[in-house]
Amino acid sequence: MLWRSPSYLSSAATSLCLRRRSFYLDLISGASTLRHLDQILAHAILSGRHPDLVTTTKLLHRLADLGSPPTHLLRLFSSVPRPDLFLLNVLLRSLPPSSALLFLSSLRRAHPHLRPDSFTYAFAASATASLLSPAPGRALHARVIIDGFATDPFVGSALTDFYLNFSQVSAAEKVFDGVPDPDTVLWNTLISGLVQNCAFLRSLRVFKQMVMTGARFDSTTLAVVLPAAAELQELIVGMTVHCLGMKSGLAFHSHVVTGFISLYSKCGEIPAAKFLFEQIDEPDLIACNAMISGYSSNGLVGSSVDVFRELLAFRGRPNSSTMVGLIPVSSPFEHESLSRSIHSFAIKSGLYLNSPVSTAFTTVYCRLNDMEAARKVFDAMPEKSMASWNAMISGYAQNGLTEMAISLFREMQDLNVRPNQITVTSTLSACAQLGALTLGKWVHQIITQEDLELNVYVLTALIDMYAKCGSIMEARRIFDGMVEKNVVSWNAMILGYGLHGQGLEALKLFKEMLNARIAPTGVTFLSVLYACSHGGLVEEGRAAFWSMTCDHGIKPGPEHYACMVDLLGRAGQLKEALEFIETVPESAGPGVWGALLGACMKHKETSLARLASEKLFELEPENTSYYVLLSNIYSANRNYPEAAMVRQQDAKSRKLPKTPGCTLIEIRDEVHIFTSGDRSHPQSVLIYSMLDKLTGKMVEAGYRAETDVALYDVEEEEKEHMVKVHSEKLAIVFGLISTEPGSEIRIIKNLRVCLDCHAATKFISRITQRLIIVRDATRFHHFKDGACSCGDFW
DNA sequence: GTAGGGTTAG
Repeated sequence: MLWRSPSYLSSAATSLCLRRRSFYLDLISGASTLRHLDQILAHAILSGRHPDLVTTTKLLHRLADLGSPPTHLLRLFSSVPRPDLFLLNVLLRSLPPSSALLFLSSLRRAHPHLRPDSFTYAFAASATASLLSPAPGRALHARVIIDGFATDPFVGSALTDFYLNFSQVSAAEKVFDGVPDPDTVLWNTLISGLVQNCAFLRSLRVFKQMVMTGARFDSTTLAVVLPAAAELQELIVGMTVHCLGMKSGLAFHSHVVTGFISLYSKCGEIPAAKFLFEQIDEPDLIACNAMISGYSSNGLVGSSVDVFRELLAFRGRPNSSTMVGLIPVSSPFEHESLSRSIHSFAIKSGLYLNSPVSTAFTTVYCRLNDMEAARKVFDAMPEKSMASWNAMISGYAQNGLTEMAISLFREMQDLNVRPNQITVTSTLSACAQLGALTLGKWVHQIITQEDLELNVYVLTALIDMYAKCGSIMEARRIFDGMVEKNVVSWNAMILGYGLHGQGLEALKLFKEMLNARIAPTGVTFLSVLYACSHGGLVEEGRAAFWSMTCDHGIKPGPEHYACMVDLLGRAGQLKEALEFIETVPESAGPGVWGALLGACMKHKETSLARLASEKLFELEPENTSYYVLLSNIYSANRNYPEAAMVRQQDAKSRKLPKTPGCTLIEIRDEVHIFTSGDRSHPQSVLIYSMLDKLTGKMVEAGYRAETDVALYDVEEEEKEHMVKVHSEKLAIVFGLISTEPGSEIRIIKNLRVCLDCHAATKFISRITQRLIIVRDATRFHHFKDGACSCGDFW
C-alpha cells in the first residue's frame, strides 16, 4: 500500500503522484475509512486536479462501500457537470433501494441526455424487490416493457426475483417467458424463487425444461434445485441430479454436496448421506448441520449428538441451525428430557432464541401436547416467520383446538402475513374437523387469490374439507382434477364417500385405485370398511377385510377390528360380531367392545350389552360415556331400576361435566349455535312458533315422537327435555326461516343425531321439499324427500 | 441479477 497514515499525504511526492490518474485510483481503492477518502479528495482538489468521470465513479463506489450516507453520494453525483450512464448505474447500485428509485424517477427531468440501459433497469428492479410494497416494482416493469428491455436476461432476472419476492409466481413466470434467451442466472433465479415460494413441483419442472433445452447449468442451479427434490422426497429426481452433477463435475462443489446430504437424509437414505459426509475432508458448519439434522430427523439422535460433539471439538461454534437440527422433533416423547434441556440451554444463552429455534420448540411442545408451553414460545418471538405461524396453527389443528387454529389464521390475515401451502393445509384441516364449510370456502378463495401452488397436500386437504363439510360433489370435482394423486388423496375421497353413506361409490373408487396400481394402506382399508359399515354392505366389507391380509399383506390393527364389529353389529349380525371378536388375536381393545355396545344399542340387545359394558368398564374405568349408553339400553327395554343403577354408578365415577349436545348452522357467514331447549336466540319466539306449526304438519303426515325410545349417546341434560326441542330441530327450523325456499340446509351436531330427530328430519325434508344435510359425530346424513342417505344404517 | 443447512402439511 502506498500510504499508511494520513500524514503521508502531505508530502510533496504524493501531491505529484496524485496528478496521475492511476495512482489516484489506487489510492481510492486502498482507502479504508471515509476520512481517508475525504483527505484524498481534498488533496486532489488543492493540487489543482478536479476528479474526472472515471475517478468520480471509483470514488463513488468506494464511498458507498465504506458506508457513506446516500446524501453524500447524491451530492457527489450532482457535482459532476455531465454524468454518464456508467456513473448513473454505479450510483443506483450504491443507493438504498427507495432513494435509488426516487432518483430514477426524477432522472428524465434532471438529466435528459441519460437514456437508461439494461443495467439501469436491472439495478432498479432489484431495488424494488426489497421494498415493502410491490407497487413501485410493477410501475418499473411497465417502463421496462415500454422502453423495450423486457427481453433482456439481466433485467428479466431482477424482475423475476422481484415478483417471486412478493409471492407473485405467475407474474414471475410471465417475465421469464418474455425473455427469448434466458441465461443461467435467469434460470437459477426462477428455480430458486419457486423453491422459496414452496412451488417445488414447478421448480422441478423448470429445471427439467432447462436441462432439456440444453441451457448451461452451474453449481448454483444444482444447489437450488436439490431442496425442491428433497422437500418432495423425490429420491429418483435427486439421484438424476446427482448423475448430472457427476457427469458435469459439479457434484463436488461444497454447496452441492451439502444439498445431496440433505436430499438423502430427507428421503431416509442415511447411509448415502453418511457416505457423502465422510468423503468431505473438512466439513464446514453447514455440512455438519445438514448431517446433524439428517440423523436427528431419522431418529438417530445418538449419531446426531456425535456429529455435534465433533463440530464443537474441531470446527468451533455451532449456530442456531445446529440447535434446530439437534432437537429431536421426530421423536419428542422418546427424547423429551433432551428437548427440554436444549430449550433451557437456548433460553440461557439467549443467542439462540431466534425464530427458527423457537419454531422448532413450538413444534416439539405441540407434539408433546403441551400447547401452553408452545404458545408461550410462539408469543415470545419478536419476529415470527412463516414456519412459526404454521407450526402453531398446525399444532392447534392436530390437537383438536380447531377454533384456536382458525382464529390464529385470521390473525395472520389481519396482520397481512401471507399464508403458504402449509398454512392453508393446516387451516383446512381445522375447518374440516369443525365442519365449517363457509370458512373452508373462504380459505379456498384465499388459495386462489394468493396463487398458491396446488400441490398434493393442498388439494387433498381441500378434498377432505369439502367431504367433511358436506360438499361431496365439490370434493369429487377436485379429486378428478388432480393430475397427481397419492394414496392419501384416494383415502380422503374414499373416506368422504363413507361419511356420506355412499358405500357403493366408495367401493367403486377403491377398485379404480387398485386398477391405477396405487398400493392401498391400512388407512385405505379402514376407509373402505367404514364406508361398507355405513352403507350396510356387509359382504363387501368382509371381502375387503380378508383381502387386506391375504392380497395386500396388511396386518389389521385394533381400529380395523372395531370397524368390522361395527359393520356386523349395525347390520344386526350381533352373534357374528361376537364370534368375530373371539378371532381377534390379542385381547380386543376398547374400540372393539365399544362398537359392539353401540350395535347392541341399536338392536336393544340387553344381555350382550351388559357383557360389552363390563369389558369396557374393565378396560377404561374412567370413561363415562359407556355408562350413558348402557343406561339408555336399559331404559329402552323399560328396565328402569337397572337404568337408574347404572346412572348412579355413572354419577359416582363422573368427575368432568358432560358436553351438552349442540347444533351449529351457518347462515350468510354467521354461525348460530343451538342447545337443547335453547331460548337465547334473538329469533327464538319465531323459531318456536314455526316448530309448533311444523310438528302439526308432521303428525298429520304420520310422525310420532319417539320419546321413550333409547337415545343414543345423548347426554342426560338433553334427554330430560322433550325431544321436540332438541338442538337439531331448532337449528333446522331456524334454517328454514332464514333461507330461500328450495335451498339446502346444512347443520352440524356435536353428538350422534338421535333416533327421534333422525325420523323427524325425514318428515321435514318431505314436507318442506328441502335437502337437509346433517353432519353428526360420526357421519353425514342427506335427508331428501322423506328418506335419509344412511338408509337407517346410522 | 441466482447460491448449500435448520422450522411447518394431506
